[in-house]
Amino acid sequence: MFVELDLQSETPIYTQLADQLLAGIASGALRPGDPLPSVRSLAADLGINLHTVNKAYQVLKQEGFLQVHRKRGVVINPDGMPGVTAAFQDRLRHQLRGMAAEAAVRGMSQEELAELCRSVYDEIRQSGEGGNRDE
Amino acid sequence: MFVELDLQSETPIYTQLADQLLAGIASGALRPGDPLPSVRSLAADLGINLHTVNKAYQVLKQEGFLQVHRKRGVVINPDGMPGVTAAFQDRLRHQLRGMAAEAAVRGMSQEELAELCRSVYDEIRQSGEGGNRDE
DNA sequence: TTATTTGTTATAGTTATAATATAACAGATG
DNA sequence: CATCTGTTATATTATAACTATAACAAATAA
Repeated sequence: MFVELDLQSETPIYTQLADQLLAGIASGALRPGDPLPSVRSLAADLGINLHTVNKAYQVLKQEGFLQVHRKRGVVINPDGMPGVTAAFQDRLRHQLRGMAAEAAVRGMSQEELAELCRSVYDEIRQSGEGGNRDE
Repeated sequence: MFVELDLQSETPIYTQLADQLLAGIASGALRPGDPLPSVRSLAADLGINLHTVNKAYQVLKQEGFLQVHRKRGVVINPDGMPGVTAAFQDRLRHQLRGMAAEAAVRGMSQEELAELCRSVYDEIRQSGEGGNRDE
């Protein structure tokens, strides 16, 4: 597993986990249909409680990134990922607003911010370039 | 005051307040040297506790956006705003990483995200276009 | 059948943060 | 002197995050 948690961070563990699973999907390391570890095994692997893993799974399931079958366990949604919903766009704009405000105040130009955005986007896709299967 | 709080929001009140003051600076509604209301009067105005206002002021003071004089009270830092520090860039990259990951998974292209970034940046500067002085 | 693993639910306890309510202090203002 | 300023201290309530057990129903494998 490529998950690394910072137990000292202010951001909740379940959020870190959900974010990293999402990053795994974005990079191509995880693809639709891929199975995820059971809540118990992943919890043991990471040294955290099973409910914390379950909460991360629930968040991703709620948004449509995961499916939970009584048979197959937890898998990346085989029907594909959810699209750019209005709710997501609202969330995105709201978060960007705060960041853009501070960036502007600190003297970062519009294009510098946009370029940083592009750079980060690239890094994400780059991190899973080979399109590895298994593991 | 242009501050509007959502007491039902999950984001802390003091964070909302700090964010909106920052947005006020970004828009030009607040400029270096401008005075801010006292913690007590702003708290009464917003219907919240003085400690909540104080915490917002402390956060902004800590980052160098505000100065507190025993005489003049709280003012927007007259020596100008802090620049793009390494710490700020790290924070920015970290937050952008999460947003970019979900955006990518949902099928938003690199340029769509960058364009949204530019759009939000514009809205911020636009909201205080006239360069109003006083109130 | 039995045994195990799965996600899920329930309950309880701890810790930390957010927000409030008072109160008091020292420095500056009128 | 009285008032207003930021600041500090203490206490309380509410909520979120995390953990610890325990149990259940459905599926799998012996």
